Amino acid sequence: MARRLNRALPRRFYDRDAIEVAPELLNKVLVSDEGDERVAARIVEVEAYRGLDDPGSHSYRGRTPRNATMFGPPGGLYTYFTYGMHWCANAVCGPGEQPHAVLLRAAVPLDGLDVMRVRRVKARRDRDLCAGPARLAQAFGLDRAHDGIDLTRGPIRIVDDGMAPPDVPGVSARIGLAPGKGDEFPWRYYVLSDPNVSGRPR
DNA sequence: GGTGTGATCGTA
DNA sequence: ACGATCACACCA
Repeated sequence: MARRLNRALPRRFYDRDAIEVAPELLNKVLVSDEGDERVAARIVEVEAYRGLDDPGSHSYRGRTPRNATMFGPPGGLYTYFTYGMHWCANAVCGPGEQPHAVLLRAAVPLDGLDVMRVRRVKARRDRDLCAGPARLAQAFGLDRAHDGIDLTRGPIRIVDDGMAPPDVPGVSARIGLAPGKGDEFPWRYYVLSDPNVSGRPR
């Protein structure tokens, strides 16, 4: 299906508090032109992670080798390895030097589903291809090699194809945080009633 | 539909 | 020692 997926969101889009950016990323499209075939999916679930004031954020305790990308320019892609087996992907935000980021948690597959299925052999249904942060990263082939790349330019980008974010997104606590580690903040945003949205809030 | 649990290893 | 998770088993 023909789509206008070439114009990446500009750096100024990302150069704001992650809490502002996160809900606006809903219904935007993540695109990869790395391989022979385009892979694209519509973002339907995200979480905002802030800086020194957010105990749930990787940047809470300051800069380390792992989280260095969060301290870099807005519009960067921050990938990290977790649970000894999974990669997850974030869009680095601001404002300015603030080490904020938005975790990309789930998306609706649009293009390149055959490529996604090869990377995610365990996905039984198409709705399982990108339903979860590690699943989404795997479907797009994102890993260590992509940490720090620029989403505002290059083969991997986020674009606005004309679909507005929802007027009223679903909002909940972020998933997977231990009690007292930022789980009290309602910084998960999702498209209501979308079957590709991942697990329930805890 | 739901809940419970093992896998697996870099990071601090 | 633990995680910004997943897949599968099992029960319903």
